[in-house]
Amino acid sequence: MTKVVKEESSSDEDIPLARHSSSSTKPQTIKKKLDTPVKANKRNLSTVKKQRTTEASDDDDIPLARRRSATAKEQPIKEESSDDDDVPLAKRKPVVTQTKSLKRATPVKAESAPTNKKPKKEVKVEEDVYRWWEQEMENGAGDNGLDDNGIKWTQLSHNGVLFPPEYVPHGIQMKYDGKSVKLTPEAEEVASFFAALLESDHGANPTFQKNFFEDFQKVLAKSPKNPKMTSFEKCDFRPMWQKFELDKERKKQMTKEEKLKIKEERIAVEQSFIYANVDGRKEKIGNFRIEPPGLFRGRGDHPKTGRLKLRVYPEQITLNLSKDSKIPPALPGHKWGKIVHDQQATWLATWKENINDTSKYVFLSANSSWKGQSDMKKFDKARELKGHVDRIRKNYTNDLKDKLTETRQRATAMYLIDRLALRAGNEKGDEEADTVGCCSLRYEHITLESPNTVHFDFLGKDSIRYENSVQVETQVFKNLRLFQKQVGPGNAIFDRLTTTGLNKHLNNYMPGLSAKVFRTYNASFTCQQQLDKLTSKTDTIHDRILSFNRANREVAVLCNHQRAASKSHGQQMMKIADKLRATKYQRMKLRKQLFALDKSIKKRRPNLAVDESDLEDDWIKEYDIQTIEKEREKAKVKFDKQNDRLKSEGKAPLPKSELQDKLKKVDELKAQLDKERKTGKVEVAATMNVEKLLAKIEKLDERINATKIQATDKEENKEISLGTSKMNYIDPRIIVAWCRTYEVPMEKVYSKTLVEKFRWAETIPDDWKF
DNA sequence: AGCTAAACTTAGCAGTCATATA
DNA sequence: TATATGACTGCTAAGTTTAGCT
Repeated sequence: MTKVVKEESSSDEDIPLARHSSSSTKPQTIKKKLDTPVKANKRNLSTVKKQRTTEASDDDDIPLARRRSATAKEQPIKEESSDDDDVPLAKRKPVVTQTKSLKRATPVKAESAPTNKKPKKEVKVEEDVYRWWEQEMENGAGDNGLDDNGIKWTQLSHNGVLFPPEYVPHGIQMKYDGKSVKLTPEAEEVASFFAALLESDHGANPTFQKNFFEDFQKVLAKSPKNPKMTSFEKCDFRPMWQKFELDKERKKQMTKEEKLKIKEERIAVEQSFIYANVDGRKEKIGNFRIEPPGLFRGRGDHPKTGRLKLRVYPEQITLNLSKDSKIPPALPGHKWGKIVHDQQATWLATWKENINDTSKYVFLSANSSWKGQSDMKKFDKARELKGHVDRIRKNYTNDLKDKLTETRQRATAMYLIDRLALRAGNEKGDEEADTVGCCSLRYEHITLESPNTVHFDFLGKDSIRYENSVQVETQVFKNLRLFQKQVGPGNAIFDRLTTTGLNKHLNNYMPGLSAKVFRTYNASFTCQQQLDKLTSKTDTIHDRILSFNRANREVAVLCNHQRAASKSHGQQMMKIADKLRATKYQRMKLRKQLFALDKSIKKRRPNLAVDESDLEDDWIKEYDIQTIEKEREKAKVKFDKQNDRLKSEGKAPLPKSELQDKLKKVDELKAQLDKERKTGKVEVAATMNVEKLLAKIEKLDERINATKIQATDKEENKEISLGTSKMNYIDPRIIVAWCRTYEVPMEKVYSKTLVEKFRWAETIPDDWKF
């Protein structure tokens, strides 16, 4: 272990993070990411990741102490302001405030009908929003019958669920053993499911193929009209696949009107399913569409991937409604399985899927009051942990040395969950993909390197690979070594620990505390701390947003939220670099003109005397050549175009000499560029003066800066997914407060749906801190 | 105490939409 | 004007937690 000094280390150590090495530091430069994850591809591919190198050592020696001081520091600050945020929802008096915010984005343009330009934004009447967070809490204690007993509603009505249309056979035949075969509609549908995935990863996955084919054979056997198929290899789904490709193509070719019509029809069908009525309020439903039949697309190495997911009928569905509401119609000729009136539940409909026999639910959407309230509760709970975390850390640090193995395992796991933001890690069955979290880590998932480095390498949720090397406390290292030895290869490291047991223990510290709260807490804490550290009021708006993305990224790295880098990433980076050089080149020319006009300015404005970086002669030459080529091309194209037009108007074409003249001009330009390169001087246009040049240079500086930022951001982001942490882990109040402090519009950091989802967070005072 | 299942949150992928670019 | 890309959304799989049962 190397001890490496890091500038500003002390301010850094508060970070509870596993991997804060990746980004940060220099703004506006493309950082060489030597210490950044390098991944060939998303999952299961070998990756080289070196993390948490250096500065860790320092902080590992006394991590808790440091963190404690961090929390202690911040705590008092907010206690006051948060006052009302801490009041449990249960204590709030429900008041329906229907605020109608009429959003007129753009005035509708005069109805000049078939202009191809579509209206910029339709006038959107925002629905009545139940602003549950605007209630006053004059009720002292939990005297509000409705809340604390788990009752979620008194009145609930909705129109049920929307079923996918029945299958319409297309008649395109697949081949078996080289011959076209006729299938019953049911079999054709299943064959089509596979055909559609022919060129995807699923289609090439042997497990997927095997599971599909087994289920397909069963469907075939249901009717004697179907041929018998015994070998998947003899199946040729290509004709169907081709048909679907053609369909896609046709769909693309549809005119705007046709597309619009389809969209309108869809909306008309959805209409009655969009909202539920909850205690007199209109609330949006999230997923009222019943999942269509298809092939189960399990992630990673799922043993059941490819199995046939059956069509769902009303008979399998249970609806949750209040007794007084009318029961919506089921499909014609069908009946609902069951109607219940479960006031403790927030689901509107439920059914069992046939693959894993698990329940599916229809819930309200993310911006509904139920989801919003539970989201707020979640973040308040995470915030509450701040007040307990010191004690918890102290205790588990002590427990690391407990003589009871069970206790030591629990303490060690808590350390990992706290330090690395690992998931709890429930046990999984044979019928599921082999993935793990903290409690289910097995022998082979960690490698120990003396004196205290732990290398993690395992597949977590969604079979996303977690690869990380961390320096841990000596006692943690010792424990892990011992546990590993005790359990042996293939076995769970924490063999005496279950998630239930862990959570029970956690609950003793604080009601409602469970393993996942640590993830939320650490994510939000990190975000707050990084934002404070990275943003400055002197930054431009671009810089501020970059800082925001950095903070966001830090959290995403901590939580291991990944995405596949786009295939063209490298190319795109090169393109940006080129654009940057072109701008710099322009700037250089302006500077030269400036000096020609005013020699003294070099002295007065020494920063203007500095040459542009990485502008090499070879590059300039090449760039000039390309410029000339483009100009020639442009001249020709323009000439041809003009002639075409003249011809169609029955007029005489332009004389060839016209083109010659133009090309001559380009030649002159070439000569000028050549000369400029040779002499290093740039001719000054007659209309130019010092002021104009300075203004132009300033413009270019801005552009250069913006491009640099763009490049940095892109590079740092290429395989990290920011969305998941933004949506689920970062307390939106942190972001709201930051946006206000730094005068950044919320829309710059939240998409429209997220703005709506987190509306409740907008009521905080400006100085709110997590 | 351990197991199962219900209920709800979290997650990446895959389409769709919007916008920049050629 | 068409195409390519990236952003955003919808979808649904895959987690966590807790309650209830044996």
